[in-house]
Order: sequence, then structure tokens, then C-alpha cells
Amino acid sequence: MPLSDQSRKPGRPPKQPADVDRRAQILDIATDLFGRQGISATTMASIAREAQITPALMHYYFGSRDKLLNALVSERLRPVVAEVGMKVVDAGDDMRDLVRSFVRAMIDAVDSRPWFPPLWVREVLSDGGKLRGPLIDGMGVALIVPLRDRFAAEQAKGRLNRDLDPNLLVVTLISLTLFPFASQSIWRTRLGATHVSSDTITTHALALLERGLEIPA
Amino acid sequence: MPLSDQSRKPGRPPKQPADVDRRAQILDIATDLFGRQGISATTMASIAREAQITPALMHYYFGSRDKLLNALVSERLRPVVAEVGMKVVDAGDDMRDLVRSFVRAMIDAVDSRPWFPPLWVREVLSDGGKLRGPLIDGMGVALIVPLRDRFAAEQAKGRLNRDLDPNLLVVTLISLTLFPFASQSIWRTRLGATHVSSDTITTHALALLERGLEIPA
DNA sequence: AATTGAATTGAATGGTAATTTAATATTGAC
DNA sequence: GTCAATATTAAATTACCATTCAATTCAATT
Repeated sequence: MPLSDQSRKPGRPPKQPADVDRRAQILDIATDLFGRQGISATTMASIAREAQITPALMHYYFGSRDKLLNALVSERLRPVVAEVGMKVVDAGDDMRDLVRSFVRAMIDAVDSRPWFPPLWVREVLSDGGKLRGPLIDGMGVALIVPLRDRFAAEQAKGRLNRDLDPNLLVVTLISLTLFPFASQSIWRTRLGATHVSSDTITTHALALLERGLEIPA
Repeated sequence: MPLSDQSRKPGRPPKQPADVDRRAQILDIATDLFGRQGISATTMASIAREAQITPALMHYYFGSRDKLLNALVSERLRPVVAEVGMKVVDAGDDMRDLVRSFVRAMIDAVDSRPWFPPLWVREVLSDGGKLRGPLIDGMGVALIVPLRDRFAAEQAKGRLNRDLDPNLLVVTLISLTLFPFASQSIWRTRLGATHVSSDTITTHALALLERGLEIPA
């Protein structure tokens, strides 16, 4: 344990009883801060402060800020996408099932990871986001393209409202699940919607989609 | 005209034939950069470079970075919200009309201002966004609360799908209109959806909403 | 023509960020 | 016990960044 007491001297600290993976702890704190403040607003020093270590130790563990961001992507963000992707692949062939499992999987994943939605919205989806390349080019496309193609196929068979665009439907899916979380503090406090839970968000998204995909009479 | 040639010397430059509002030009460039890179990633110097002036001149025109952000809010962002707000107020009392006019007004407004969606998504909607206070507390709530209340009222009268949440419906409205724009470059290039236009986005959003709000049989 | 005001620049200033370095203390294997 | 590896700090170093300031040039009055 590092700076916990006022005056740490250089040197390896004595081992503590419950001494877990230090690097992982720091990465957790960094992930949380990146999520809350955005990447460019979060400095190495501010992460160090939060983790009660010196900035130098950040470099000891991660090498550089860039490498820290790489770690964020591969060790924190990618697993979430992979998790959602697997659940969606496991879903039945039916388009409804696909939509349902996407929404459920995403909201499940996000429920235990509050940093994910803001991070995704700011740094992946928004143009110029810092994490876009590594995530979208990698697995993002693998998750998204099949969905789009499925929607297009269903539409060709006349089983999906013609006024919807298959590409935008994918965007819609993502925004219905992530956006409410990323913008929580607005509607929770300013709209006073304190009762809204993850379940409410799931029900809302599914209700809109189940009906919305139908072909108008 | 300033740095256009390699070696500008100090001093007021000779008047040019077409010499328009310099400050407004610079604010336009700044707005564009803030939209593309996010606020904290955009330095005074980078704006100056883009505008081909010195950082010092930025301060001459705007006083400070903070004041530049104030100008961004009051002279560029607020007018957009005001414009949308007015069109929505002018809409009929019917909930459908309200939704339609919100979607159309928002997409109209955004069409000529590509910087708006990313800026709004990153700096207003996302938690910790730098522009949230001045915009949401000001007029944002005035636009959003009545919408929510209207939805709630319709729902009470049994004219809106019970599974939807009135608060989230407002969030949905915003995400359906802004998100596709803010994330354009992803789906345009990586999904190859080059044909998708503002009209496509409008049609898509309205199709989903018109059906989605209905009460399931 | 003289004077004031507006628009610019180059060159400080002080601050903060990322990164490096050398020193130091503890652990764990032999 | 010795010693290499590990974990840690304080103190540079280097690079920007926002901001200020004095000097300079052009424009507009008078």
C-alpha cells in the first residue's frame, strides 16, 4: 500500500495481508475516471492521485499513457463487446430474438460496468473519439455487420417495416441501450426520474422495438 | 488576413476587399474543431493554427478560453436549441404532431450544423460534459420537461404504450435524431452506408416512433 | 498632418502534463 | 545470508498550454 500514510519513502513497501493485483486495481480506477471525465480530461497524475500512488508508478505499470489506453481497450472494453457478441450469436435465428438478446445482453453487461456507456458514447461512437479504431475495426464490425445484414434480409422478405434503414437500426439498437445510461444524471436529477432502473430501460427499449419493427397496417 | 504568408509582421493588416466579421469566422472554426475533437482536446493554439492567426489574437477576440466557451454556448449552441424549441411549441397539441415536429426540427437544425450532434452528445449529454450546466439548466429543461409531461399525460389517458417510460421517451427522441449524425463516420465508412441521407434518418426515426408508441394489440 | 483606436505579432510568464532517472526498500529464490 | 528482481518515491526533464505584454502597423477621425 502506497501513499496511504503521509510520508512514503522510496522503496518497495512491506507486503500486506490482502495484497491483490495492483495493476488491475489501478486500471480499474483509471477506467472509472476515463468514463466519468472523458479521456483527454483525465491525466496520469489524476489517476495516480485517485489510486494514491505517484505518477511515476503509473509508468512503471503501464509504460506510457498510450499503452494505458491500449490496456483500457483490450482488457476492459473489448471483453464487454465480446460478451455481448457471444450472447447475440447464441440467440436464435429469429429477428425478434436477436433484438431481444442484444438489448438484454448489452444492458446486462453495462449494469455492472457504469463506465462503459459514457466511454463508448464519447470515445468510440463520437467522431474523433480516441478509441474508435482499435475497437470498431477489430470486433465492433464483426458484431455489427451481421446484425445489419440480418435486418436487410428480413426487410427483403417483407418482414420488417420498409421505412426503417437496416444500418440505422443497428445504430438505434446501440443508442437505445447505451444512451440512457450515458446521460443518466441529466434525466435522473433534472427530470426527477429517480425510479427508472435498468429494467425500466430494458422494457422501454424492447417495447419501442417490438412494435416499431412491425409493418404498418 | 493574417498568417497567410510565411512572415507576418506585427501590426494591423491592410484592409482586404471582402473583409467580414473576423471574430465570427474564428468562432466558426473553433466550433467546428470543438465538435470534431471534443472540448478538452482542442487547444487555443490549435484553433489559432486552423484560423491562421496567433494564439495571442485568440485572446484579443475572446479574452480567455473560458469566455470562448461561453461564446460557443450562447452564440452557437443556444440558438439551435431555441430554434428547435420554437418549432416544437408551434406544433399542434396532438402527441403525434409533437413527435413529428421535434424530429423534423432537430434534423433540420442539425443539417446545416454538422458540429452540433457530436458536441451535444459529448459535452452536454454525457456525464461530466463541460457545457451541460449552461445549456440544460437554461433552456434545455424548458424544452424537455413539457415533452415528458405530455407523454405522461397521454399515457395516463391510455393513448401511449404502457411499457414506455415518458422520461426515457424524451431521451429516445434525442438519441434517434442526434446519434446517427454524431456517429456518422462509423456506419458510413465501415458499414458502407453511403446512401443514407438526412431524409433517411428522419424517415427511420419517425417510422420507429409512429408504430412504437402505439398500444400493442 | 496629427492623434487615437483597432488588429496584429513575437516574445515572455507561469503552470501543468508526460516521461525519465537515480535512489531506495522489500521480497523471494538460492 | 546473499543477491537479483520487484515496487516504490523524489526529483529532474521536456513539451505544451493559456495568458500577458510591449511593440508595431493600419484605419479613421479631427
